[in-house]
Amino acid sequence: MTTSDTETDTPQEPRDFIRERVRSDLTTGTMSQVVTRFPPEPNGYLHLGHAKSICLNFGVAKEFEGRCNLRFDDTNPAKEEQEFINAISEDVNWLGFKWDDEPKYASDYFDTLFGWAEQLIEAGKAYVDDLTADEIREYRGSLTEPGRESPYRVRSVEENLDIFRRMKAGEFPDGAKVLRAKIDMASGNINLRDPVIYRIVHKSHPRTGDTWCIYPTYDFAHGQSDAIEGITHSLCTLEFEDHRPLYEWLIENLPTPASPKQYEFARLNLGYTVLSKRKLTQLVQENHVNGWDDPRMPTISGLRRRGIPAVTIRDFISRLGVTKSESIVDPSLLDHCVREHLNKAAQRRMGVLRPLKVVIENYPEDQVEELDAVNSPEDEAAGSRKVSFSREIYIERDDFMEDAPKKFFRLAPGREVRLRYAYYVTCTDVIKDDAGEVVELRCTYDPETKGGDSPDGRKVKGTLHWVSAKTAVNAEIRLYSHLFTDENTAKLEDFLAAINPDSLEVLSDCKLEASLGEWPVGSTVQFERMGYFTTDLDSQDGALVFNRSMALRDTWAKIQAKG
RNA sequence: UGGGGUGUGGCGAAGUGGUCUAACGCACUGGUUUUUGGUAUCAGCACUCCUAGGUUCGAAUCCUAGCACCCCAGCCA
Repeated sequence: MTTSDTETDTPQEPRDFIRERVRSDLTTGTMSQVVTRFPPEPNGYLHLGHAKSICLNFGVAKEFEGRCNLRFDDTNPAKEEQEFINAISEDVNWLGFKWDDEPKYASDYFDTLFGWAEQLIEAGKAYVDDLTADEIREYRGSLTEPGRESPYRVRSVEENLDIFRRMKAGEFPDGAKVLRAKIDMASGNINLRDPVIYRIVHKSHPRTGDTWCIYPTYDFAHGQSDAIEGITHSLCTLEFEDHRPLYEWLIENLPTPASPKQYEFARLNLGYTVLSKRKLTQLVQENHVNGWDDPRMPTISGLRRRGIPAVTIRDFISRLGVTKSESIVDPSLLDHCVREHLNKAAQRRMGVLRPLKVVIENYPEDQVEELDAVNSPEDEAAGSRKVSFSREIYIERDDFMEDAPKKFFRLAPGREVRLRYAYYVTCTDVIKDDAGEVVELRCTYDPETKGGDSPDGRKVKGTLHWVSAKTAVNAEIRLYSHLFTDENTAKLEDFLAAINPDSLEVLSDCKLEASLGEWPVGSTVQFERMGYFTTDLDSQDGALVFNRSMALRDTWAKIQAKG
């Protein structure tokens, strides 16, 4: 069961260089209001890297009482789809952010952009180039050598205007011509070597259909869209630093209604996963995972399906900070945020993932008791429930060891443990199959210890969760772990080779206490001692499916690992 | 041999010349509590801030020179 999201973003002081800048712009009166935007390209699903940008852009706007637009950067119909537009909108919403008015689209400004391109031509600052893509690359020079000017660079304004309009009219095939800004072929910054600003793409656009066959490039659309929307602080990732001079050149040379400024911050990298749209797309298309919302994916939809609450994602992002230094964040920080929240928010139940049958020999055959169990030690208001106890129960296989070391506080031959909320039991016999596999335990219980306390004050070290065989409901439980075996997937030559073969484990014969039989889809519960689990959308009446959202910290596993 | 960035503990990240023998969080280690080996709680964890010089009474913070790493040669964003 989940509680409502608690708002964590209260107005804060400094925090990072961007907020510092915004605050100073506001206090010096450089601008009266902050306006930001989150500008995804609709060519894939949103992931945690985007969450960082979303929290930054929407967060800054909210903290400084400004606005933030959701704007789709839909300038390349070859890659973009309506499905992604819908998914992105849903994810931003789910993360808890509201944009101003309707979502915006770069394609809303195609007419304006075209007019500005014409004006650039008229000013002699843009020209149509007939060079092929290969030739343009050749002419561009290299990182260390200047480029050469295209022979078409000297075309007259009239000719340029005429051809550009005919490009728009559809007279030329893809790639035949491009419009380039006339800047400086010798610049050390390659983005300034006459960048292409319009290209011919005969492709239907998800929003504008077939009305256009030429499309502005990112550089010619992004900053201009910012200006049209009155964006004050255009926040993007580090790889666009080189584009800032071009961003500024275009703003200066175009009659834009405003002069937004671009600021760059380091993108988020997370250990043991990939946060690159290209790689995530590949995982989906090549079926290495089961879709964009596979719970192993670092996508917003994947995390949602796994049962990670939106608040915890916001909390996680807020702890990261915003800087210009590249880093790889340890996923255990996200784990911590999730546990911290769920510990307070999730009710407790008992569920046995790998059942081992236990028969309590001195417990009457037909007796059934309804025992009181607390729903949440963290929230008294959550109340209590009854759990059914009987002669035959299931316990976790890992809670029994035949040759148990001293440090093992659970069940072993001759040892006594507490069954949570029930009785003390002592293991008297171990039953094995022909293969020597333990298939059943025999125990005796102490009737004096009902509820889990011993009147004679004798202590037991271990407390086990259990489920009555008579009333147990069956469920499938899916366990997830890191999608990759390497922390730094960016360094890998072949990232697919590092996919963790054990990232998904499906347990099909789990036994849950009866109260879980009608658990609502998408709700999260803690199975005591095991972790937090959320019903998957595959779950149906009589065929429950739970995702393990997050395991509990496991000190015993650590002790074991140490040997 | 070009241009743009970044370098503070295992991972993030404060720090903007003295209060730095360097915050905070995660991770890790040890103790206490405990009917979840969960939670909570206490304690420990960088004589040092990429390196080397220099300026200064005083530097992680200023200067100089190196070194390392990242990004850029899509008609992708």
